[in-house]
Amino acid sequence: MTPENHSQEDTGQQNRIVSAAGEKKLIDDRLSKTAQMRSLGIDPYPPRFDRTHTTVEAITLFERVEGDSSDTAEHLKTEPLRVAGRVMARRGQGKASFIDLKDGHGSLQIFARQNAMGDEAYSIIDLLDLGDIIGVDGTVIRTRRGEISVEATKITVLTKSMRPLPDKWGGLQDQEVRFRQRYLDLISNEKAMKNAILRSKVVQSMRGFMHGLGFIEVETPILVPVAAGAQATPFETHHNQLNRDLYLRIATELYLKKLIVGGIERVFEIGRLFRNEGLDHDHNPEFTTIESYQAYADYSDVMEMVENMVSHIALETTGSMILPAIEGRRPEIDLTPPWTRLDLRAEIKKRTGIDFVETSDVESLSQAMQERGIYVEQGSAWGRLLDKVISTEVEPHLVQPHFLIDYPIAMSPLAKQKPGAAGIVERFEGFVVGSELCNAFSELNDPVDQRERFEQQERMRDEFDDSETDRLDEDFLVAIEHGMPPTGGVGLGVDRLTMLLAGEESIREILLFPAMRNV
RNA sequence: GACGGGCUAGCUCAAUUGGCAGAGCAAGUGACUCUUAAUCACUAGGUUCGGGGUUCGAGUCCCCGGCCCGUCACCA
Repeated sequence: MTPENHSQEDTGQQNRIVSAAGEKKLIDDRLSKTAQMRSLGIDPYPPRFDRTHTTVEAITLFERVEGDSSDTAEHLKTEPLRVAGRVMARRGQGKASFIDLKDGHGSLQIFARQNAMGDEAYSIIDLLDLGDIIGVDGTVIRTRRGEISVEATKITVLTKSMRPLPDKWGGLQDQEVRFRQRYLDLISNEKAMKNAILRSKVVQSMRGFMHGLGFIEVETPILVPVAAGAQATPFETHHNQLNRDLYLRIATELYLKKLIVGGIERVFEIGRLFRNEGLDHDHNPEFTTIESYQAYADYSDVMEMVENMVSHIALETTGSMILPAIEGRRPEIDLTPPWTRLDLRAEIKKRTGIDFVETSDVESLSQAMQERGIYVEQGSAWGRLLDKVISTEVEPHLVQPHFLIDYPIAMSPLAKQKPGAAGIVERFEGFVVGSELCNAFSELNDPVDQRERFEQQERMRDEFDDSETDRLDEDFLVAIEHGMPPTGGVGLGVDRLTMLLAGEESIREILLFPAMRNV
């Protein structure tokens, strides 16, 4: 990254961000200032600057000095300190200048006067541009207009910026640039930074909650020989030395259950899953889930854990279990446990009149759907059709948090059958604002039943040519043939939970670097 | 994948019925020692997403392509 070698034509065709003629002139101006600094013996990229205070700490310090002062003398100031940050705005006033400095915590005005700094030190002001990162030595004062400011004794260039920032007032509006160059979004838009911080807090809170319950956190393989554990199309790759095709995992489920077999009675993983599917406002090809498994628990216990976890995270990260209403989007959302439990069969019947026990084959279900104007995808398996009914007729009504309980066995190959309810498994999904948040069951631990279910899935794959049908994982079957205790498990979307807490409608606002088409 | 909307200076946005491509900010020069969207004067900055077509004339109309957004379809 030699500054001299800045010609955009030389950066290769893979460099998407080429400079138009007008932008090149702006860059040349900055390069010229960089050269001037060097000729003055100033390093535009010095290795170190020891700041003593963040902007926020400096302001707090001054307010304390003001508070401690008994008289109202107007020349109150702190001891000398050092702050650092990015130049966001500059107001030249001849032999005095004001700079708005922004760091990772907040903003602070810098007040620079020629007679206070000396001619030579003050001259650096002329070589500064918006976006430069500087260090400032000085004392904190309050200006006559009342703004807490650092009166500079010295300004040190820490990083000369080559490219102009987005408009200081209009900000960065272009969504494409916001997603492709998220750093500009973070610099310009407070919301972007807020969401990034919220996401970190959500994950931290989630970890804390799970560790508090005695769960062990693990990491399982991302490159796997069989993409099993969910119904999704995997990404394929290849290991050269092993000369073997591998897949990126579509779920962490089967590996975590192997750990339950191994005696880790409470286990969870927070990690990235990969699904080779379309992208839209709430789907990204890579996304993050937490999956947890607990021995000697069933889906009722897991339901309690989920509502406790989500409400706990909401309280810790937003200060309340009640999420504010957003005009035109959602009402106030109350995450306080317990969440309403709804029997899936009864709920579908109530919304559509369809009883999935009575329409237990593709033909009768298709007909029932068509009679109610629900689109029927030709060649779909029964479970897919019912899933369509649920997602179009039931989910949109689940605005406040709800659990849908007890799913048909045909669409749940990894869940345990419910005693006394033929064709039904102990499975639930959690919904908020019409969006699925989690999927959970009493895990199937009968190895003979599990093998039959996998084989059924394999037959369905052949019959319906459905690349998303779950796959048989022999290693997993061998594992549970050794005996897996009764277990309750759940998978919950971390991105979607963060969307909910942030009040965002698009997963792209939550992922720092969402998937984009190449230009 | 289908349909609809969008793409104009580094950024934010204008441009009437098809008739000279503009403003603010940012940049450059100058003035200014308490400004805060600083102010004032001047200067420069354009492949109107790319390609083709219609026309005396296209940012504007038509066709092809790219990218973004939205709705639908699929999934979590």
